Amino acid sequence: MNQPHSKSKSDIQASTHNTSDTNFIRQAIDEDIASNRFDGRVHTRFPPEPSGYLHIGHAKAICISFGIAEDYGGLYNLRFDDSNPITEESEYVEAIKRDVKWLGFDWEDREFYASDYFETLYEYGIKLIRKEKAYVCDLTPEETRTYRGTLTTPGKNSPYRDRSVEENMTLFQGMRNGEFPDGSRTLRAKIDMTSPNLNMRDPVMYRVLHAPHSRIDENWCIYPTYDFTHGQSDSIEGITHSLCDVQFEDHRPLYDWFLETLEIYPPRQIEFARLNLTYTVLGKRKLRVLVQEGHVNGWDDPRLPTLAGLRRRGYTPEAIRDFCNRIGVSKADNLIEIAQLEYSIRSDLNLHAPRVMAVLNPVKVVIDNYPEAQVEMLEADNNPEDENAGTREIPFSREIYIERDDFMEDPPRKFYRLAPGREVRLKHAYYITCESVIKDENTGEIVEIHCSYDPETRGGWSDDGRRVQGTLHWVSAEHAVDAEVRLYDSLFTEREPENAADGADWIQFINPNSLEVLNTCKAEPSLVDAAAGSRFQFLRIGYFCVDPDTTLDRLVFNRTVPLRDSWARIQKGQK
RNA sequence: AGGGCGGUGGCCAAGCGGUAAGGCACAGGUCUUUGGAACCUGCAUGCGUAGGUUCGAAUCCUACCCGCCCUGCCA
Repeated sequence: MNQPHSKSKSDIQASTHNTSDTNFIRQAIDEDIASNRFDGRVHTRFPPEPSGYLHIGHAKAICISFGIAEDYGGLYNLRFDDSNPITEESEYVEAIKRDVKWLGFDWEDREFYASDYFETLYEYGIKLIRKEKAYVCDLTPEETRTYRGTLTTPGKNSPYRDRSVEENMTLFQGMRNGEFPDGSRTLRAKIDMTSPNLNMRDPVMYRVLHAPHSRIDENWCIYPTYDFTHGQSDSIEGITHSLCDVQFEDHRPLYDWFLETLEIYPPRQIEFARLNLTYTVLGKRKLRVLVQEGHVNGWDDPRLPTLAGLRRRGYTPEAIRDFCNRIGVSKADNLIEIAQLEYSIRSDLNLHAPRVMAVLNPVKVVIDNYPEAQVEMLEADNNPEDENAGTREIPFSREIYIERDDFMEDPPRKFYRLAPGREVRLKHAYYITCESVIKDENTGEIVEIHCSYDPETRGGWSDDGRRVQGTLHWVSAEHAVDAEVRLYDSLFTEREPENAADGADWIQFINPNSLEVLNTCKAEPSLVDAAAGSRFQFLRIGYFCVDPDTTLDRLVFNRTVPLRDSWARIQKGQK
């Protein structure tokens, strides 16, 4: 199964293809297959802690671990690292499962929990005590820290380090039986307090924690630490390649020590760099702050880089997978530009999103020479990129709305839209020419634009070779449906909010204009029953997705991403 | 400072001793009933720096510089 797969660059459908076939992880796996290290098996896992929602950084990790397993015809597990009952909740377990499924991965029956292994882990603890490789330590947390030493100075042995096997057995049993208060004792590995790798300075394996675990009936009052849980969980599941964040690189010697000392099956751990994205923050703790302090409206706020947020924003799982595959895998620190993500969603939606017309900031246009009561149904193609998308009919009448920005009384050079005396095309309809403008006497605001139309240009075309000044989208005033449109901008004003003010509060860089709500939008009537979650291209504007806040009498759209706008770029350049 | 890991164009990233892939971004252009899309062209005499080995070095060696991670009974 590990044949190279060709990747066509324009066909996003091919995005079920996973990461580039030459990355260093695949090379390592190829070597292991060649040397028959794991009998040719490839078995990976994704091990989230259920203490928050998954974000785009997790998507990268999932695409790497699960995607590679898929490509090699291997297996992959979903395992919840639930070794800390006080920060973990079942709500998160459900959310994580929903998001992984949505991304398009099926772990079948291989759904595991570190808590499944608590009994085994406890036995491992006892085994290490028997081998005189673990001891119960009575040092307080503060003392433990002091004894550990610093980056440059070695630690000191705990005074409890040389307890007898019997005493350790009794004490450890007592810990499990609930005889000691929280924080009073730990079980520690007996390794080397002088190791330059701090993880090897007698790390804590078990702490006393009188807290119920949501998945376990038995009342545990000791819980294994992540370091004592993770590697053995991979071992128990027969994982061949434990792919993880580079931050665990210096934990690898510890995991290997546990595996060797315990004499159990050793997976191979390979580390890669985590994802960083411009103009946002990733990382559970920071996202939790945003949610809990109310800077956004919940974990699925469309401004968040969470998978739930991206989904609500209108991102497709295909686009996210495509993004993850495009950015590659390496060990170098990286900061991916948000434009890269936007590219992936645009190219997916360009191919698949039906085109519709909606006017975000409407201004009325009256076509004076169009028969007053007449309504014509005009045919419009649903997607020029997809010949199977078909057509629909759109009502046209004497009064329509166009985008306020599509008219200028005194247009600058290169303004290729409506202006006094100019003729433009109404997409799918007619050519119209601006004859006059009516303004509000007090404010000077344009309230109505009067135009004439050319009946010979039905469908928006004439055979006389006439060139018009542009093409506008529009919506029939009488037939339009009202809509609310939520426009999103980046959540932060700084490219790197976390590094923008050395050590200072990143929260200050939240973009006060990250959400703009438009309440007077007018959409073509075909959108009345658009289902929540459905995605469209609003012609000439961008891609939009129906928000679940939509009700029978109020349509709500989220802007997923605007269309590339070369006019905006010209304007920006002229400033 | 001790340890670990990194440093290839604005952002990613191939490259594994034979003379710098690709993508995003950007800049031009073609086409166009979306200023969209598509298509074409351009974009590193240079691979953190300095030496060395070699016919030949981003790739090997030496030294140095810079960045990230590690002193939770979090994961």
